[in-house]
Amino acid sequence: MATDAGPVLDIVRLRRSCASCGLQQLCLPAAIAGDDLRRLDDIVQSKRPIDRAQTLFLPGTPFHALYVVRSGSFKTFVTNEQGETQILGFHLPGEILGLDAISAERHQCTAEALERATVCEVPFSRLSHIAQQVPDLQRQLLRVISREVMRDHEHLVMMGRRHAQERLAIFLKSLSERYGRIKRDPALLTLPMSRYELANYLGLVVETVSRLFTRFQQMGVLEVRRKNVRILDFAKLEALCAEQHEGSGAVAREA
Amino acid sequence: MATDAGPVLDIVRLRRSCASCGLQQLCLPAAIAGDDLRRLDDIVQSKRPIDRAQTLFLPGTPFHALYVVRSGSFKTFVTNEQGETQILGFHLPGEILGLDAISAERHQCTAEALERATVCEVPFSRLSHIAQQVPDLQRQLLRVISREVMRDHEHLVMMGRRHAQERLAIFLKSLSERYGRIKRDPALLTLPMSRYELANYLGLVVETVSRLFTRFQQMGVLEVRRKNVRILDFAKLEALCAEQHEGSGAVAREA
DNA sequence: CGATGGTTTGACATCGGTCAACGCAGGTGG
DNA sequence: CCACCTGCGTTGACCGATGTCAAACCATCG
Repeated sequence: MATDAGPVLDIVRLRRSCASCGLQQLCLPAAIAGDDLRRLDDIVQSKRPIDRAQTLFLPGTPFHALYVVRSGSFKTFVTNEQGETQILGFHLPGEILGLDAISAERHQCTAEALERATVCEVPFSRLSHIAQQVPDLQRQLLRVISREVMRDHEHLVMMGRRHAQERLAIFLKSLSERYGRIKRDPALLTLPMSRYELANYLGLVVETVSRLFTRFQQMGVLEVRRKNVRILDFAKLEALCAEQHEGSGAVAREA
Repeated sequence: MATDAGPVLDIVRLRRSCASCGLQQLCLPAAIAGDDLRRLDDIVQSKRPIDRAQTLFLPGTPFHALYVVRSGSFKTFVTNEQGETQILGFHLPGEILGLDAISAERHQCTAEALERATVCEVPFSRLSHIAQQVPDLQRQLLRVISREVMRDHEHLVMMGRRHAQERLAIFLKSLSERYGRIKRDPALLTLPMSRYELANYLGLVVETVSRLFTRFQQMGVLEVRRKNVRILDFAKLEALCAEQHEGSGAVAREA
């Protein structure tokens, strides 16, 4: 279980050792080992639990560290002048926050805990210092950012789909896959975000999302009880990801 | 002028010297100088012109180099099983292609020239080799990818806006800014992409985009003649980027 | 000159957004 | 322990923006 987060006691236990962390393969230490791993380990600090609705960083905050989700979950979002927000992502254990801050050396978005969560803090200057001496870490760092780009591209593809139904289906499918990766039952989703947040992420309104959940339930694809969603029929879900459409999809030129 | 691309003759001239390239500040060499610049320069190959509709890479192509647009422009897009595509970006001179391939060591999307274009090819293994010895280049490389993440986030924010009008306005505004950065008149846009491609990028259909152009014209914001768009009123355009709305924008919880 | 493909325009249909009301769950205080 | 309150979630009725379909226009190219 990734969401162990007991009382304050285990801060000490949380700290120490990427080596023993279940998320290792997904995280920066992947592909490095032994002595190098210890050096990375040394700079990683773990912070005390972040409560629901608390933020890890805000736009404009000077960038000095990357954060890896250890337990719990986060959302990242930007807010414009009119106070409208766009949620950029939901982040599960093993995922890295703050990558978009490297360029400007300031955070570009807000990261907020959706539930009580813990993170590892990786001071960036020290990280890149070590990366310079450990080529594997260097490559892994680039890989991790590149993966972030891939993630955003998937989000983009989803937003491009004009039918709400497909968007939600794609989201659920992809969330299920992510659950699999962190060794949780891919059929049993516990959505850490509110319907509002989910709707915003998908570029829809709450009511639409709500109606879709009921519809999916009626179709026998899901069993929904508030935040608890069980996927009953993966094949149907898969099918829902790619219904109807030809509108803006196929670009005219190529037949 | 960024789009010089004369006859085959100047391939040789195109080659050689990041030092003398007008795009330097936007590109990998930014922040490195002197001898280090020459080392980077040495590995950069420039390829012969790419014709309109020709591809630079396809999904699955083994990744061995990044490409920097020197002149002309590209689109990148992904295509799913049903042949529907989603355009991920349009790329002007100075922008870097292939960053999403680092993670899987295979390209994830297609890069296709929208008009005759030239690129610099930067072999990735050699680049990271040099980056290991030149910390500034190392940091610049990370910065460049991080900037790509920022770019995608902007695209995402735009796709999240539910009104077509805002999407197009935001696109035009941002394109204008990019023109400014490469020293072209920010009021005089020459859209290298078709209406279909633009619509796809924005998550809309052609007809909607077409109608919007006419509407913007009637409002006195633009003067449109096919691919040539002149921005007549920046203030109005700016205003159009943020009309109406509160729906999915403001997340309920925070008042 | 006609063919081709991109672009525009119009008429119409519909998905999903808006507004409004209600239900349900969890938290707080009596 | 219950009653109320608050905020999230669901449902329904309605309407409008935008997608769909169809046709005409226009530029480019052979």
